[in-house]
Amino acid sequence: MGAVKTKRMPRAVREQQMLDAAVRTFGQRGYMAASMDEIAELAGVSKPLVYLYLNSKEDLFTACIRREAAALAEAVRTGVRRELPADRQLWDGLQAFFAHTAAHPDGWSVLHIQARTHGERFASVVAAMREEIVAFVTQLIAVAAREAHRDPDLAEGEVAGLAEALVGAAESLAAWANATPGVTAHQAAATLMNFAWAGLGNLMEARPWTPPLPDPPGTAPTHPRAR
Amino acid sequence: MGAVKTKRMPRAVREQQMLDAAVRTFGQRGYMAASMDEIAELAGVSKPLVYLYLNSKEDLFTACIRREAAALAEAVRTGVRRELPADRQLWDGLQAFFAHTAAHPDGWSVLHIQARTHGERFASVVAAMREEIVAFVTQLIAVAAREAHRDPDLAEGEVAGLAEALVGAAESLAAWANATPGVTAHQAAATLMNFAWAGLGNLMEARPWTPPLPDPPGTAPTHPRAR
Amino acid sequence: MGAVKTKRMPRAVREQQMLDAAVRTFGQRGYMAASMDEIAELAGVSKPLVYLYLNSKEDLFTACIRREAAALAEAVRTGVRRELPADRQLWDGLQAFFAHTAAHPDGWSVLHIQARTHGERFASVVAAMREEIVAFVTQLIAVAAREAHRDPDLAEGEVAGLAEALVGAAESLAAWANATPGVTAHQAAATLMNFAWAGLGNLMEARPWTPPLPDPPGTAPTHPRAR
Amino acid sequence: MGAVKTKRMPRAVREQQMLDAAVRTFGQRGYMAASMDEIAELAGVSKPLVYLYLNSKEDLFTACIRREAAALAEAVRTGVRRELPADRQLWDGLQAFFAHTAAHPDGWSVLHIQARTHGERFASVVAAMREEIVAFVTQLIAVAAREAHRDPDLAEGEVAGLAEALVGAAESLAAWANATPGVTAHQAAATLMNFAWAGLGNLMEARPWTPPLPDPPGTAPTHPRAR
DNA sequence: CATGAATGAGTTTTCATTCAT
DNA sequence: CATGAATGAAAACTCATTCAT
Repeated sequence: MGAVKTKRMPRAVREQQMLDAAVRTFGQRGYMAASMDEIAELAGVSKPLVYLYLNSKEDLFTACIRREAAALAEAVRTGVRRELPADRQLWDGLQAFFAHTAAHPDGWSVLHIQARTHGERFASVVAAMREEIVAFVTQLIAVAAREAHRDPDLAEGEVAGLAEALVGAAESLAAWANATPGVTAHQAAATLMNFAWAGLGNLMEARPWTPPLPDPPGTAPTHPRAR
Repeated sequence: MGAVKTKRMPRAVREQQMLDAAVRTFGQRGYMAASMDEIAELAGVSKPLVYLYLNSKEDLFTACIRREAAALAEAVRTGVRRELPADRQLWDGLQAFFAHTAAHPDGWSVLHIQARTHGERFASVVAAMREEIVAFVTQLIAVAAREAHRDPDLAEGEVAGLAEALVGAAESLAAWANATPGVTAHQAAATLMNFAWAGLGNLMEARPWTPPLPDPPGTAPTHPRAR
Repeated sequence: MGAVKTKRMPRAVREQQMLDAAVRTFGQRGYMAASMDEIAELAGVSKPLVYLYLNSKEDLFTACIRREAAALAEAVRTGVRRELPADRQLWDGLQAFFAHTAAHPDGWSVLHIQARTHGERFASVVAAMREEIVAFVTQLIAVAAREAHRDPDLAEGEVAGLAEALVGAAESLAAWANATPGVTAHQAAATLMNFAWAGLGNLMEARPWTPPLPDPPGTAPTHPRAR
Repeated sequence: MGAVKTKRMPRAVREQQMLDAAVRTFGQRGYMAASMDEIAELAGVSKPLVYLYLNSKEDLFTACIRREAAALAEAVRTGVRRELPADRQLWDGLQAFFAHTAAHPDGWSVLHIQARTHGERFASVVAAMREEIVAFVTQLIAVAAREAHRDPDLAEGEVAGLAEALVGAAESLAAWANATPGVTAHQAAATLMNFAWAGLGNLMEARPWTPPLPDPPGTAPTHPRAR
């Protein structure tokens, strides 16, 4: 079931195999329950080699977190184009986020659950990435507020709280979507967008937020909630 | 550091002390990293007594989850009066929720993180409590929609998704509020209420949802956002 | 399942209940695996009472051995009348032995297996009883040899070896009879008597040893192997 | 006191050392009382290595039983030559049996006492070997009966009972011989042979079974008790 | 480079045994 | 007398980690 046992691979490749195995094991078993034995076997290498390349369980875990955090941040960054309007950026970002977490559930588990529950040492790495995303969302909200030129004095702390809530909701939904069969990344993003942008008040008055046309213009728009 | 070493307590009392110590340890260290040794010491008793009363680490953990889940559900239930309007109920419930999780951060960690990541056996206990809360919120949203008599055909599944998102956001915010110094339960509840009820769209047009006046009995129920 | 919980029994009775429970538990679980908890519960008393009356697990076990050894020796002694001919005495003794071990399998297990495998301290108690039986058999053989006045110089050591072998065979057969459904004490005794007294050589020449008429003369003889 | 502490041995060798230590410890202390710590120390290795190679106490014990049973069966098998007359085969087999059990008292204790008193899982392994020996003896008796062409209708079940008794007596004598200083394997075998073959009845008439002359090759098979 | 061999330190769990009431 | 409350000591088992080859 592990990687095919091929001899003499370049170090970089071997390391990636190890990280793959580690992310999978940490994601499924949890940090404490994951054993170096299992990781080494899944990676198709001997345990001393894992130690030679990655020093210790802690370091290995840190490396996993770093790699997965970078990958997720990159995925979101790539999904967004800064020249588009704020709500469109948010929509694109959410889609990218849900798509990535759905595609890498073990990585997401490592970031969202494991890293946060085993000491500051690990949590801080994720916190950095999260900060980046929260800052991005914060700024989006601020821009949108300015564009709407109605309430330019929306308090800064309040915006931060909203961004935090939005990101938190997204994180929560990601776990929920991963655990609920039949929920796609698109649906998760639509639900949250509706929820966040329009607000329940508007929803109840039949004024939902409508997702913009998808990327390649000309494609039929996939309306999450067509009326 | 642990509880004062008092000898010969009745069983019920000792059991509570043990659960206190266990919740604290599980909450801070995580299920796997928490050792029975540490729990026993923190409880001020010997390990065999812990086993005599609570059988095994698994059973001890289950007992913690059950107790904390019951306490949280009870706190929310007590905070809400079913005769008030829907948004007021939601507001009260959120306040109770954030107040309780803030007052019992380790208990919250046990429920929110630990119980969900160590097997169905534990997760199901929390899931039951969560179900109760989601059902409550679902019904609140449905009632609110009916009261607004604008969109009575808001699909049932969609309401469930919204309730799920709202509860998820609340759960996330609780962790965030616990981890961020200076954020009170009141603030957390206000942020989420704004976010959820008014929607970011309204917020940006300076039409936020306003919290109702606090409790003075005899006051006619404050309908927060009359239109 | 344990004894009925009656309060205030005289000490002697309580002690017998405890020994009953202990013999049963030691016999079925083995000395090490038997727990004082289980014994106390089976006896229907609290653990401290067991300690009050019987001091320790070792002492309790010793008491069991003593009681069971005495009972077995007494049963055999009672079954034999010294005025009868040697082979009749042996036959009666064997029947008594097999009947008793079949009726008290746990006691027999305690004597035969448990006592011999947990230190000289215990083994010696059984050894004493065994010695008594071996001496009895030794003397029987010597008497029989003299009665047959053919080989009065049968070496003493040789007689001892034969007695030892006979007793050993009996012990072995007792375990076998207990474990084999459908084998009665009578059958076991007959098999051994045949084997020992007549010898395989005679058996093969159709000259088996024939059991004497049973005790109350006039009763139809139960011939184990009627021809 | 344990094996000389030599480092870095091939696995097969270390495993045998461990089994040696385990047989000794199990044989002397009993299964339950033997601790893995003691076994590891006696083997001159650390406990984890014992677990790495032999998985668990149960598995270790099973491995001991298997090894000792195979060795004993092999010893008896090797000691007997099937072309010789029946009583000679029995005599040779008994000698081999007593010699082996005397040379490996702990192994014999493991097979005879420990394995039979700690669950079917273990007993069945010994039972298989015992079956083999009982079958061998059963067949020897049947052959002898046929050779004596006097009582060809010796019932099959009866023969089985006799074989059982003979093997049981041998087992008992082995324990006795081990525990009694100055009793050699030869003597034990002679005692049993006398007992079993000639029968006490014959003995008392001064017609004992005589052991055949020892091995000198070329000698015509010594028919011990020509009539 | 790569690995089979090896372990110190810790885990959960159990048990015989004793007080204080 | 009788018992609920309590524990020291040790058991089986696991794991991250390191040599020697």
